[in-house]
Amino acid sequence: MRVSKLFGETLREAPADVELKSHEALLRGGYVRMLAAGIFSYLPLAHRSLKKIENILREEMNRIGGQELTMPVVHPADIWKRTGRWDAIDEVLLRFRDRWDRDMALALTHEEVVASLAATEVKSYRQLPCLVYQLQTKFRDEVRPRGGLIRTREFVMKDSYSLDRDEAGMLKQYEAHYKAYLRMFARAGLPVTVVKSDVGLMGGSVAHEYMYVTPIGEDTLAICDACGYVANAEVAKFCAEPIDGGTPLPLEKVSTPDVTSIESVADFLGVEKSKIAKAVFFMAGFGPDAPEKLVFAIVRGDMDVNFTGLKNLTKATTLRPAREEEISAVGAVAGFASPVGIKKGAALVVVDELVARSANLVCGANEKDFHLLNSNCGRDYEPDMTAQIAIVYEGAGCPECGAALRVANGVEVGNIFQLGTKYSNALGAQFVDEDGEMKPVIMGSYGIGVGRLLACLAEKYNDEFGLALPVSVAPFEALITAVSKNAETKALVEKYYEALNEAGVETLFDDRDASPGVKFADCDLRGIPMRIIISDRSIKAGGAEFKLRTEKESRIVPLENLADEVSGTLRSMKQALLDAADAVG
RNA sequence: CGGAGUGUAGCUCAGCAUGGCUUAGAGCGCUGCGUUCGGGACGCAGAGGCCGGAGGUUCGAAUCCUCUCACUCCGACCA
Repeated sequence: MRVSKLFGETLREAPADVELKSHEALLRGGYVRMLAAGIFSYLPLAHRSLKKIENILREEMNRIGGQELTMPVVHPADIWKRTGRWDAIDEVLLRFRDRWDRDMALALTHEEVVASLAATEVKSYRQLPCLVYQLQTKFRDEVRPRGGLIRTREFVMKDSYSLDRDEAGMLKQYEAHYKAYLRMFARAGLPVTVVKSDVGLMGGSVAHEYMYVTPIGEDTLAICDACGYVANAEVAKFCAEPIDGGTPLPLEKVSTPDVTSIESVADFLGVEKSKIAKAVFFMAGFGPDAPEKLVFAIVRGDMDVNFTGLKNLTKATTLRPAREEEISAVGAVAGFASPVGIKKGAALVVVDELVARSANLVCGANEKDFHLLNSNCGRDYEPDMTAQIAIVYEGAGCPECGAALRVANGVEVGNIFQLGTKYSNALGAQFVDEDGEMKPVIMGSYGIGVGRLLACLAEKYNDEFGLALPVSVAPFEALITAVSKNAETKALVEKYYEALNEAGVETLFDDRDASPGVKFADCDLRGIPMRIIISDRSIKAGGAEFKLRTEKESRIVPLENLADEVSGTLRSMKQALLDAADAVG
């Protein structure tokens, strides 16, 4: 490919509102352009990188027996209604009506379609196990797209679905994915951490997420460096000692004028934040026909509520922060609220187990400007549920070994779910087993965001000059150009451009009549792993100048060896990534 | 959805508080010619904008008012 013909310009300056290095690097390198919030065009360079990533995913999927297929992006509402997700998923499922006024949706995942396919295609246990996958566009109407390429609304996903006759078979395919994913990320050059995760809108039982650990990540992880325990904060357990408040003392009402925040209560009364029972309010929904219910969550004043954990615990289909009038409707007073004196059944009182085990905590009096001292769970109020609903925090005890947990951020680049029979039951995916009985297909679902993977790579592999992607995913492997006005030298570059192509090296030829500085800068911005310059100076020195994007120094390679040298170096760079893959899976 | 902010040339931005100094500007990029040629060169000439959109106020609006659209950021867990 000649640079003069390449569609997509490099940018001298990045647009002002770009925050992330990955976004800036991809924009400046001429990889992507934004069309609308969270909706991007992928220019030829990005397209090539994405195809390379896709091929890695394809090879690894095929390696574990996957068969590629393509499923539709536009779905009739019916299949989503049958699994209950039409109602369970609110805003992220983009809905519309077709010309016959029928409800339709844009695919945000494909469990429903796979299950309906399985319903017609899988009849006998002889057809199982089975593994299908696709590389295809998803649309998720995110409440708030942000972070450039990290969270987009439209994106390509590698999604695979395992079909099995029993649990053991599904576990085997789950394991296979677990390893295949490690291989994929290793081949792409992205370090990942596997964490236990919430099953979220997929349902099912067990799930893992593949996280690229980075401060810009939107997910929070709890990591134990001592024993290796890692979990998404949404599901992370931890141990902490209850506050020893001594023997229960009588309740005492104290005046706390205008003291509404935990901070100010602690200051005003001169107590630790940990000795205050903090009330947080949510409205929980339980399906389209049931009324929303106020959830009264109580955690220690120095801790926060685990939103996802609370949602799962209460089995709510939706959970949102409550408004002030919804709080006062049950007799609580925002700013001075507690479950003490709240009518039984008016709200769902969920108490964190640490609060339940701690004596004599400060809480609100449900009366403006008053708090209560010495509240005791069980004596002064009766919880509807008691569980760990506080979210993990830096330094909390590891649930496995007790050492202090570390909290870090991560970007979820892949996930694997053990689904079970939720979708097969809803859509009638049954088969006749060896014993002659009809049984539901056991499913698993596995996803990797292709664009997000590229974004994470761009986030990891960039420097002040632009991108520096690994060879396995870089759009081109080498760039060749002349630094000379000498026609003979220029002709030589043409010749060796051809030679590199013939040697199978994906070469970009900067044939522009631009100044060297411009060519160097563009080559760096585009993140081409190898740069080959032929100049009068290099010829005098004995050949072409050869430099890796990741290194400062260049060296001279004799022209007659150029193609061999380049493809040899390339081969060993690629092999290193394959070796890394073999090492992990 | 709540809050804050930004929309002027392909990109980065000035001009807007105090309407008329503008026939709407600068730098970069782009086109042509010439000079240059190892880390975003230089000179000359040129093209390029309904000042996001719609209404309004006014003799006069990029500038003031109203509405609208788009984008960015923060929040959507504070008793």
